[in-house]
Amino acid sequence: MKQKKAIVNKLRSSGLRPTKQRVLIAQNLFERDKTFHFTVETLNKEINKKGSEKVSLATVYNTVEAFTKAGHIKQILTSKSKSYFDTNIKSHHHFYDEDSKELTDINYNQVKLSKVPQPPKGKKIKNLEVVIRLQK
Amino acid sequence: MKQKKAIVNKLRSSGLRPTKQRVLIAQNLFERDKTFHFTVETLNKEINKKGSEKVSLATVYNTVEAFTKAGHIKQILTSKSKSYFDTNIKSHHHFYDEDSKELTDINYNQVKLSKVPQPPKGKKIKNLEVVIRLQK
DNA sequence: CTTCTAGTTTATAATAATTCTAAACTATAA
DNA sequence: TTATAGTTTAGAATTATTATAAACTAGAAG
Ligand SMILES: [Mn+2]
Ligand SMILES: [Mn+2]
Ligand SMILES: [Zn+2]
Ligand SMILES: [Zn+2]
Repeated sequence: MKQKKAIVNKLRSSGLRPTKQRVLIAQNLFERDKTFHFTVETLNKEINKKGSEKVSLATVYNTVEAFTKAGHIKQILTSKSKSYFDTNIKSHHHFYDEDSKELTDINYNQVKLSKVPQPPKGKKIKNLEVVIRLQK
Repeated sequence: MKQKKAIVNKLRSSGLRPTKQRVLIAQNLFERDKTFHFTVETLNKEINKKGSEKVSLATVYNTVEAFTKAGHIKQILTSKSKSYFDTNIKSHHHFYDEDSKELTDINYNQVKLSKVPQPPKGKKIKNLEVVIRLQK
């Protein structure tokens, strides 16, 4: 609501027209205090809550794809059956709670690696992510 | 072929009847030199290669599920669209080649962590896995 | 401001991976 | 040998996702 200008600029600067639907979704995603880990299904439910103007599921898919390509969100691998996305686009690690199936961010500097294998010849390390699985 | 007895015992000891199909699949999976990272699709192709007796796709799915439940293979997360499985059930790490989309094992002791965050209250660390993404 | 058009949204169809169903088959206990 | 619970199978159903194509709209150009 407040930073609508900023949202519109963010979209424009990545070549995305600030349509009603994209602005609505961007506000939901980026005007949060905490990192949001979500699937298209959960995002769609939030966006289409009672009272709000309806946005089609296809548009939610399209927008998530567009935001991912633009680097505003990133895809993460946690579930075998659904794609998950993350509003935290910095390199970081995760706790994955096996009971609740929920992800929590771990700051990059909260993990230190003192030994890492050499990448195979001709290949470079693009990034390194740690997933810590939790149980009760 | 050679260790058919061992395969049969492995199945029996986990409460699985050693049917023709399960033994065939188990031989393909467990009589290998190297770790095998696979999808149901690739496994099904191998199992149903020319000449061999046909096993239905449903059975390949059923068997992979049964072997996973029994702990003979484990599921891993690399692809957003397909389930991947691993014949290496020990805790270990992976290189993931973004170009070829191929996984390679990294021995557990090839990676050393000198700093790991505390798990949240009431939760224990079940395991910790590192994925190193590679690029050219 | 009006017009024009490429970009976007949308309902719906199509696809792909996986799971379900129920009938036929089989390993094995008795 | 028989009985039965477990297993296999073809095909249908389901679920997530992508494709299609017609209607709509942001915003550039006049
Ligand atoms: Mn979710
Ligand atoms: Mn594969
Ligand atoms: Zn995150
Ligand atoms: Zn592996």
